[in-house]
Amino acid sequence: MRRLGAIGHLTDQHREVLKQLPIRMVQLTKGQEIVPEGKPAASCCLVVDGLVHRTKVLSSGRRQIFSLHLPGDMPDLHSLHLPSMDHSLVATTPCEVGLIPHDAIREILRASPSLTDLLWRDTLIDAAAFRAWMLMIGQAEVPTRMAHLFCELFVRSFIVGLTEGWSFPLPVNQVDLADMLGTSAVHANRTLQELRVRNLIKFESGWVTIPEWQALAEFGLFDSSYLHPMTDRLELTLHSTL
Amino acid sequence: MRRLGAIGHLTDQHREVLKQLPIRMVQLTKGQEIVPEGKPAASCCLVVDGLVHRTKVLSSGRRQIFSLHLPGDMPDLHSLHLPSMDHSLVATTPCEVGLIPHDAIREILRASPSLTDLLWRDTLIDAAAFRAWMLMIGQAEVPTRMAHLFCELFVRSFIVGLTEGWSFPLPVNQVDLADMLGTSAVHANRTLQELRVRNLIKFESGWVTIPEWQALAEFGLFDSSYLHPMTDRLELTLHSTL
DNA sequence: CGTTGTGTTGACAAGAGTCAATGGCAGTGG
DNA sequence: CCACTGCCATTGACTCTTGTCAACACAACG
Repeated sequence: MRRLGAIGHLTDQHREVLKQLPIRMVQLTKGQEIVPEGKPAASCCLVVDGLVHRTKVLSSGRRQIFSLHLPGDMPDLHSLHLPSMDHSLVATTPCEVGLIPHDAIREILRASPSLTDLLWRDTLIDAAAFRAWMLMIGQAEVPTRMAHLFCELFVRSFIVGLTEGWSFPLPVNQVDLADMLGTSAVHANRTLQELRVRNLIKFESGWVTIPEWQALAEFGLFDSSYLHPMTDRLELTLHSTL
Repeated sequence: MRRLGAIGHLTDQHREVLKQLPIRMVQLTKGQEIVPEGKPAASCCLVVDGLVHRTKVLSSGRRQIFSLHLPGDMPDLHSLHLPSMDHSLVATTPCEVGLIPHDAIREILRASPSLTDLLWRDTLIDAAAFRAWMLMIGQAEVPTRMAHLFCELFVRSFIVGLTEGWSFPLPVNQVDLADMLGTSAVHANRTLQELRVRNLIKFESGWVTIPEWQALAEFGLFDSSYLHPMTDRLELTLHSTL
């Protein structure tokens, strides 16, 4: 709800309806598949705690991570309208997710067009993030990409209240990081060192710290507008050190 | 309608409603911007004739083309629910598009939940195509990527009835091609030559011909399922030469 | 007949991937 | 308490894909 509230207007009535949704909580270990590629899904997944990512493996063995999902995200909302998954949904860290049956969601959407629009909007923002990643992977060099990724993750963490000052948790190893950026683990490591030397980021024991937002955002060619957040608070925060 | 019919069930009633939509036809010259990045949009664009693409330019001057749209596509359906465009919509070739006011679309969607679901579904397939491109750009080498792109475009052309045998029109220059693939024009040229030598494709005077579908699809690691087409005819065609 | 857009080529540089080895560190079991 | 193991970050050396720059050919067009 916090996430939905952040991207659109959520009425008390909406909150009531959402609270009624049947949800089955599941604990997952790191690396566990939530929904495998190719399978149809009968329920949607809501991330409650931990991280989840969407990924696909090429027959060459190389893997691309399309997106990383924080608590509050619904990474497979699209399964509501597509017959089968074109990628896998995997637990990045040990985590807790809630499974909500498609039928239940369909029912409340039939009753509330405005809620339909809100969820539709959520999937559109999802697609916008894909475009941003694609732009980076296709046209920017690895250091730029990496800076951009950290910027996006900071903003999204901030929106759902997971940041502490200029830090946010990112319990992910360098192999995963490399697969998000479309590069190799070795190169990701070297790039990470470069960003550290330039004093653009700190990344240790699962936490990222951003010493100077403005510098990182510039280096990463980052513009948060594609995330379409409704929080003015965000703008305030991002400019607070200027 | 042909496109919507291809991805989901379209009733006669739906067709009636869609025919009632007010649409303003516009002729565009090559390279003309239909909707610029950053601007809000008040109407959606339906491609009637020619090609249209979505693109974004990095401050470094490098450009990524996110998607290429054939007649029947609605490339900016997402503008219905997002306040501003995170990319530009540009005419790839001289073309004809129809502009449909958001208000009119919103009105018919309010009346028909099933049509809402169908359009939502369309934007989800759009997102699935982004994932497929991202996977290629991030993890596959340029020749593979290019083969994959030609496969996708063949299938999508086929769905809307634009193919002639194993050929389809692609009036696009090598610079555009390079920007779709996230590579340089010079490299795109060399890759094109490589594919030609391997007898995987012909590409001349704006037409692509595929000598052996199976060979190209294998080389391009192509699996059409992400396009979620409903036509069995497609499967038949793709295997007709085996 | 110059101009422009486009495709093609060669030479070179730089970014990025691969392979292999090392070291730290936490957990595990004896 | 200590060996053992697995995971992960780091490094060096080497290769190769890819980008850049520059030049040239060719066709369409005014």
